[in-house]
Amino acid sequence: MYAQIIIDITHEKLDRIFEYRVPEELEGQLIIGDGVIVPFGKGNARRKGYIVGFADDCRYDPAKIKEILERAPHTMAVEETFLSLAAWMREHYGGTMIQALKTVLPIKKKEKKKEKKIVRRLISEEEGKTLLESFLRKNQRARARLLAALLEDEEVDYTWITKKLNITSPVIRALEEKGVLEVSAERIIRNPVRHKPAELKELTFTPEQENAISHFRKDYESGKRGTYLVYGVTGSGKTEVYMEMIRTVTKAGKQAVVLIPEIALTYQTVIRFVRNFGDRVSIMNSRLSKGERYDQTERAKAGKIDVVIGPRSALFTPFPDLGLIVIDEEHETTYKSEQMPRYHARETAEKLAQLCGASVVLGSATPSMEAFDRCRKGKYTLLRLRKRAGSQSMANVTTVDMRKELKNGNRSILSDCLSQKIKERLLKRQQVMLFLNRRGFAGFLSCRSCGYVVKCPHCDVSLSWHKGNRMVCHYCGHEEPVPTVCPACGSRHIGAFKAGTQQVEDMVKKAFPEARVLRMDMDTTREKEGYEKILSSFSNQEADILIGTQMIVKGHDFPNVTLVGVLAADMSLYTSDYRAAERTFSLLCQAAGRAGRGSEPGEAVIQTYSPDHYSIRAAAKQDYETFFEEEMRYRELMGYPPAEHLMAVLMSSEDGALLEKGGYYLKMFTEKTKHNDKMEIIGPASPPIGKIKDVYRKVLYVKHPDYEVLVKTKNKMEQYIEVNAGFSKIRIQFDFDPVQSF
DNA sequence: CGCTTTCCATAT
DNA sequence: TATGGAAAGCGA
Repeated sequence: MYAQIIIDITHEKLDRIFEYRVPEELEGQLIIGDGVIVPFGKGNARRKGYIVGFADDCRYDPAKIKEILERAPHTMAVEETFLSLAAWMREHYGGTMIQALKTVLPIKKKEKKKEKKIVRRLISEEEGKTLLESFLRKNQRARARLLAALLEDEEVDYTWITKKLNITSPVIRALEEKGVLEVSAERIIRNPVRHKPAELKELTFTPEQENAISHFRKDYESGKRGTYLVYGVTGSGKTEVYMEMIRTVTKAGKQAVVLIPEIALTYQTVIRFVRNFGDRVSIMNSRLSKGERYDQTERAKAGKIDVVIGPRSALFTPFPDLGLIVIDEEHETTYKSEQMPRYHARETAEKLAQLCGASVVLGSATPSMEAFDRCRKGKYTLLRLRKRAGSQSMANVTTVDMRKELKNGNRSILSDCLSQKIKERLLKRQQVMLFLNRRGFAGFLSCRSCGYVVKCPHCDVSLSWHKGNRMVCHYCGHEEPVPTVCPACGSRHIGAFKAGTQQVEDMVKKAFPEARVLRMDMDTTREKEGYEKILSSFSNQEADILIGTQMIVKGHDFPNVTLVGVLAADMSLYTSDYRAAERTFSLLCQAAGRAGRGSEPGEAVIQTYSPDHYSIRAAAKQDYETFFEEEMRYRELMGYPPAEHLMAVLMSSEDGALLEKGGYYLKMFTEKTKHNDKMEIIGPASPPIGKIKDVYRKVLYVKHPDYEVLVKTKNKMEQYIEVNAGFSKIRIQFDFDPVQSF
């Protein structure tokens, strides 16, 4: 019996499986996920590893395989918790144990480059000059070069000396011993949060906030743990409520994790928390270097932090005694991982909370169907905030039927109504946001005579027209020049279709030449800090109109914005996935919520081709519950989550024919092992994008009311795939209750 | 030469 | 990451 063991995930080179023999006395006692001590390396140093699998035979030279020494002593409780969490994730979302461990365990420092060495001159300039002459006389050129550099600048960077001056460390050491210079290591960056807590204003809560806080507090202090949904309109003061709840927990000596969508993790958000919790708050985000992130996890483990704020992955902060997990903007799709294991932060948070006796607080103005459904079923506690905290009222929403505009002879992107209102704001020196739903519909190029669409040769998507006459693929980055004649029929009537943010910008500039226009999309935010730059310049009122996609409507307050225009509101409605209506509703509500966050009342204009669709009607009235009822009926009728559960099996391969066959066999197998007649198997179908980067894709859907049945089906499929060699060239990923269609 | 320091491949 | 062995550096 052999065990597959992963030694450490701290270094890429060790990030692979090592095989060890299982000693007889341990046989049958070990399970996947267990920690064991194994001899490792030349000196057979005792190191800790985790079992990720078992096998009867081995791939490595059996003569060289060593034996497991013992089971690792059950060390820290944190680690135990995260190991069982990883095992749970693997079971529920598929994939390998290594993948699960890698997402859950903190990656240690990859490079210890947090030490920056500096060389400092210790002797006076006079002494230096005489010494320099003596070096030159003795022809000690390396030393002379170094000293000359030090005479120019008292402090010089160590690596600069070795690289640019071509001086080796012994030379430096020699001079150091002579007392000519000093090498000092400057330890840099400890906590990325560098702000003192401001004196706390005496906060007054609205009765609704008060009620939510005390409900939670009463439960918590009496030892009751559970999941709460704070359902509050934009501006109702959810953050203050979270902070009071966190305070309850930290007072009890426990820690809290606050998850927010990465896009909303701004300076302002962090500042609000720092004001309350001082330097016991830490942030995690993708911009932190590995070293910084490592520092943060170490501080968390050592109990030096009470609160950590970050995106999905911050969930895995190794707190010694976690008390609360807050998930803000709970409906956001970024909480679902796009990598294996494709876990959902909400479900994983609940599991983690259960493992360490914590509570979970979800917050949203437009809760996910899942969360609200669970409130209805009594699994979550619903805490409502109906009123905005200040004196602000909700934005006044107008829906414009674009079909009528067209009939009236207006063929522009902007309706007469919206243009009129923009004009008014410009006169009043107020700001406007134009939200273009979805980046995907940037102008593609098509032939007017034969209908040919210019597509990416590697991916099954059309290329987008970009400024500078390039055609760009948004999936793989492929670029090619804009053709002047149709490649298919040779016609010269080939041109860009529809509009993206760039085109809207051009149009708006033409319509309102006096307005200062800013555009925010993938192109303008690509450079580092580009995102913050645009937002801060808009917030400093350096522009009148901000045009952008999704990213401009998420969580930023611009008090001077009194008008929000939604162009093509239904663009996200007719995508082929079952969450389209939910996403549309939530985007429209958020967009409308951006208007009127200051003293002036706000207004929103929604332009649509389907004004009668329930998601658009409900959004115009900002009526979540009506939307929920309607949408839930649809989900129940169709058997979509949360009414039932859906497992997507995404198969991909370079070999299209092989994929076809594999998909067919997998479906046959699933049909045969079908749990009961409640199970429905759909596909294998070609996803909307059938090919990405020359890899073909197929997807098989399995539907069943019981999640656990799907998990069992997944396990059977995994086994089947493992034993059938035909699948070795097909990559298979599982996705439970997908948030994104394939 | 003999000692120390740095480099680098390797781990089941 | 941690380690041992090889290679290079150093003073004489």
